[in-house]
Amino acid sequence: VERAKNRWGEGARLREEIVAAATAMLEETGSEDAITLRGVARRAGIAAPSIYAHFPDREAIVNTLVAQAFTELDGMLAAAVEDERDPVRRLRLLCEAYLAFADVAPHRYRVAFGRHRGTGPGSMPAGTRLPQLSGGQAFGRLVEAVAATGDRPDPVLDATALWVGLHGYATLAAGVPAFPWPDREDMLTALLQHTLPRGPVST
Amino acid sequence: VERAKNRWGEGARLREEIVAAATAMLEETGSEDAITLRGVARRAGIAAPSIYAHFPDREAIVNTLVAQAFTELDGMLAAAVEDERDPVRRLRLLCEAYLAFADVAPHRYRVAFGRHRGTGPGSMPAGTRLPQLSGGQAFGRLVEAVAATGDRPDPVLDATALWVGLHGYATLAAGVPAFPWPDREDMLTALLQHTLPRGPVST
DNA sequence: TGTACATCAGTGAACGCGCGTTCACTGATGTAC
DNA sequence: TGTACATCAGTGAACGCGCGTTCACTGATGTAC
Repeated sequence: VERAKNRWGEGARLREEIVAAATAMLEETGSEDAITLRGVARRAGIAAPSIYAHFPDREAIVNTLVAQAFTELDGMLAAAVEDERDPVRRLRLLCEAYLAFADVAPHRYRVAFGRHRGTGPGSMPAGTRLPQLSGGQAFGRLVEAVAATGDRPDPVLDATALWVGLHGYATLAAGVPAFPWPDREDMLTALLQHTLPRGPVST
Repeated sequence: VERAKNRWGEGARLREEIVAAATAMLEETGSEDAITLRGVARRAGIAAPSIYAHFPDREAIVNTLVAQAFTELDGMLAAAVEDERDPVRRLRLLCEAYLAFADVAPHRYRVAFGRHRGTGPGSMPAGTRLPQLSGGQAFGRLVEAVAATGDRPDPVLDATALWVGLHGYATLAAGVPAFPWPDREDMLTALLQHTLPRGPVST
């Protein structure tokens, strides 16, 4: 647990190290409450009070961690579809990237989407524009991808239905591995069912 | 915070009061970690050590609370469909009851389904039979209801897709109320889309 | 009917622990003159 | 070039708190004889 002091003007570097330590602790323990200020300090190799130069309190660390998770997710979604032009395949790639993020960082995913931001103080007002919501960017990508697959009466509704399905699968599969989950591909196909262009079905 | 001692032979009554106190605390605070042994004792109007006559440790209280939540959910599902014979309407009533439970007891719902029971000690082995899983009974009802709506190649897959959709919607709607959620009826219709008998669609 | 004893349903005080946060500080690196 | 001072990047000790758990106990209610 040795660590050299940062040079002059590089004090801000510790900020990143603090968030990284908090992220590592979350991903290893699986519990948001395991992110204690003292624990993060220990992990980062610094004294506990040193954190206060960078964050006003414990909560601010977690907030930063969550914001970073959303940014990372959005980046992964963007990267996943940048080389694909076919709308149907783009949509599927997007879904796969979404699930991949939840797979690689299950606890960050859960904490990011699972924190209750009810109607109390610090919560968004009811009329908040989507892009400003946490994860709003990622959802916007989903809506666009869904809309691109064909003429739909309500692409936002379809995207929402797809999103809740992806989210439910991601969280439940991580939390209840003993459940006899279908193949990921079959699951995705089933979730995308109602977003596919429908036509006559024989029977 | 006055409370009379239980009569002889009625000591077990305190057990229920403890679980009820824990449930109330969870539902009021929204945090699983707010269920502290001392807090539960205060709420129940007893001294902290009195709990040890009924539970070996703090965790056992939460386990009991979760088991109770699953039983309650299953009961609500059963009650919701008992007077309906039409398979399609039965399925929809089941979904509505499921969402109603998550609505009435959002935190109990989240804790019940959200606790990570990974592959560590105390977790179910991979081959566990469904009914033994927490919530397995409720899921079984869903599978039956889906299967009853028509001939399907894989009703379990369809039920799973529906379940993850319901779960995702229930948890996200509770956690992110600022999102522009569609009408619950529209949402449900969208989630049930791929379980409805498909036929030719005009376009 | 009395009385000694057993059981039941709890209590009060204490333990050690990790937590978030405050406080006054320290030593290295830069800047003014 | 020296030197006084400012700033930066942290530290060590201490605070009060609530926690889970253990311990020896108490008083009321029942049972044996």
